[in-house]
Amino acid sequence: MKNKKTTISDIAKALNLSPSAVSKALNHHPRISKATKEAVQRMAAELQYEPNHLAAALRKGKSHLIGIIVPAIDINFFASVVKGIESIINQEGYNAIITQSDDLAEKEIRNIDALLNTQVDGIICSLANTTSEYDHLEKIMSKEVPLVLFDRTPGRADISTVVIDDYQGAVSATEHLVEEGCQTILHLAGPLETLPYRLRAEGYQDVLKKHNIPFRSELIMPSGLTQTDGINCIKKALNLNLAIDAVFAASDHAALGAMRELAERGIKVPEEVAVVGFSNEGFGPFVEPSLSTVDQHGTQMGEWAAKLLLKQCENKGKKIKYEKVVLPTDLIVRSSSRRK
Amino acid sequence: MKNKKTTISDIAKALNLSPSAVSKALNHHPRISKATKEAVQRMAAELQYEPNHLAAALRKGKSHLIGIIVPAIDINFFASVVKGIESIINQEGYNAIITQSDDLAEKEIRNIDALLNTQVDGIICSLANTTSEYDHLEKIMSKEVPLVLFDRTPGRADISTVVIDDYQGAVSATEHLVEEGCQTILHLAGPLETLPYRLRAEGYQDVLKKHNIPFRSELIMPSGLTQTDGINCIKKALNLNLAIDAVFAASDHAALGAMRELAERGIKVPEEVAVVGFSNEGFGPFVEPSLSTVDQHGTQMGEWAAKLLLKQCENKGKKIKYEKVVLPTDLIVRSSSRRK
DNA sequence: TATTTTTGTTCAATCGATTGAACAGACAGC
DNA sequence: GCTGTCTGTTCAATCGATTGAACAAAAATA
Repeated sequence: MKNKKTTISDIAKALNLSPSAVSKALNHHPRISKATKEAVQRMAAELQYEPNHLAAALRKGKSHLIGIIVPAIDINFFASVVKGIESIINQEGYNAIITQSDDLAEKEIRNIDALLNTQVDGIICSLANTTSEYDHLEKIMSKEVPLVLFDRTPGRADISTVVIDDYQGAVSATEHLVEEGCQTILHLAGPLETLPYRLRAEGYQDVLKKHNIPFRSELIMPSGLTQTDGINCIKKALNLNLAIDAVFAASDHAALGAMRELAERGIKVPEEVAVVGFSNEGFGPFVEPSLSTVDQHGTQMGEWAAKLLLKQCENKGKKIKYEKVVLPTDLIVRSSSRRK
Repeated sequence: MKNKKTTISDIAKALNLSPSAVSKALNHHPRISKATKEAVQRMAAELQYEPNHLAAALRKGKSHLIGIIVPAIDINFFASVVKGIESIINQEGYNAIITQSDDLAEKEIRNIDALLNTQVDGIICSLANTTSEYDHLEKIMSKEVPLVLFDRTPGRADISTVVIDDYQGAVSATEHLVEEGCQTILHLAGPLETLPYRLRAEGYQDVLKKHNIPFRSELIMPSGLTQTDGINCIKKALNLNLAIDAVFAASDHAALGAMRELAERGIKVPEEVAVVGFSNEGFGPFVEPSLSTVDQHGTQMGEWAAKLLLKQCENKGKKIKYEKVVLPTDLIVRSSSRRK
């Protein structure tokens, strides 16, 4: 009458079978008779048997656990990605172990070790922005543990990645502003040494070129893209008398700062200056006027990352094929840029 | 020259020791000589040994995995709670397996089974709001797996829980409005059959009583607390000529709806009507005027939940002591209610 | 020197499930 | 009746680490 958990051998004993027969019955092994299978099922239910995944994982070398590393789970974008990942892997019977790097390379490394030791079947990761060396990624790969990176990725060919099409996102945003009749568009850019921000700036420039709008370098202002940065850039633009009629910011926070400063000066958005941001942060619909932006499809990104990873997991042993998925962005037009 | 992972016996073989000696050396067993310990460490490093937590977990009956169930990870509050939980359990060498119930009792049950089968050492859960039966919780408890509930809890004494002090939160919000000179405060309440909303309504009423402000039942409007509900309630209040000079909403979304509708009618916030919400949603600082609200301290709640859980984990075997933690709320005064 | 204690290590069982090989019985074909 | 194929089941090893008991050698005590 022990309170211990029921094991496979308890069922075996109760039915006068061998543990292996029970295991096979439970796993629908073809060589087990229907009668035995049914008896086992019944007895399992009766004894309230619950499989011990750990034991199976140890034996099979497959834990059905996926490790996830994000900079911070309470950033909406990453939470959406996690949601997407979960929805896919759950369907296939996997569970997610989530860890946070707090944007610290050092913690990222620790987390990877922890995940590896827990014998996860694969790892999905968005790099900390302090990460500059990739030894820890090499480690994952050398152990032949499937790896997929998303959003923040180093530019290398031997890792599967999922990113958004920053260039295209910038193109649609800028096109939209031009269509709304804007000609002097200020671009609040991110640090241009970082690929995504460079791509966004390029998209912006190419649209101007396409529409024969002369390019003026003073209209691209790189910054850290915080709300304060947005405010300062607008101040600068107004002081320089740039006569802008639109702002395309590479982040919603900078866009918001811009809107605040414009309002401060009594400049009407979108009538006098139209504004478009980037990332579709949660506050977009709530600000006044609601903020037009470029959506990054976090959930979808997570789903793709999970799919790529599971594909690698299933082809365990075979040579890994690296895939790059570039997701289209979505322009969300709200009040801050709608003039018509 | 196999690419296989190094195990404890590989180290043993290389040093002409037994696997058990190696295991003990690695675990700082007192009976192992210093010399051996050092040799083992060195060889472990050289062979790039990485422990297999699964194997240890199986043997020791302790996985160092904590299961978390939240309705949805992409709701900011739950993400913060998860962050808090992680910060505590990571310190103690645990990792978190996160699952989402999507607010479906059925999925909650499935997730619990999955977590139990994965042999988690404990479970932290916020119930789905469709959950009305508690058999699945009983199951966890009958297996003597530590369990802590937070935020959404059934009212029972035999489970440890962490919740916020809804009553106190409502009291501070209402007190604040009275201090700002408001006398006719509309309360946008949640469904009053749900405990937290009832407590908030009580806090509101008690403050009025304390200040000898006559209570008028038409000033309490229960709803689903969405933004639309907020809009509708204000419409109703204005149609009834209630002459309100403040709104205390039991959710930020409803508060936002209220502000929108007031703006629509040309009523100034906070000058004519002051507004306070509840929950401190992410958009609060970004709306115009920024929204005063009651903070629920998600991270802190997660930290407490984790602490309670770990305490139970450590006292494994002993009788579980159930604890209830009620966290204080924090009034955040922003522009929507500041008149002075 | 004999005896006890301490120290360092090995032995063997164990956690719970899985899996290929082995085996016995039923049945079919010739 | 002999050989061969199927079926249904058991055997035994295995995944990798842990742990109490056992044991030999060294050190301490008498």
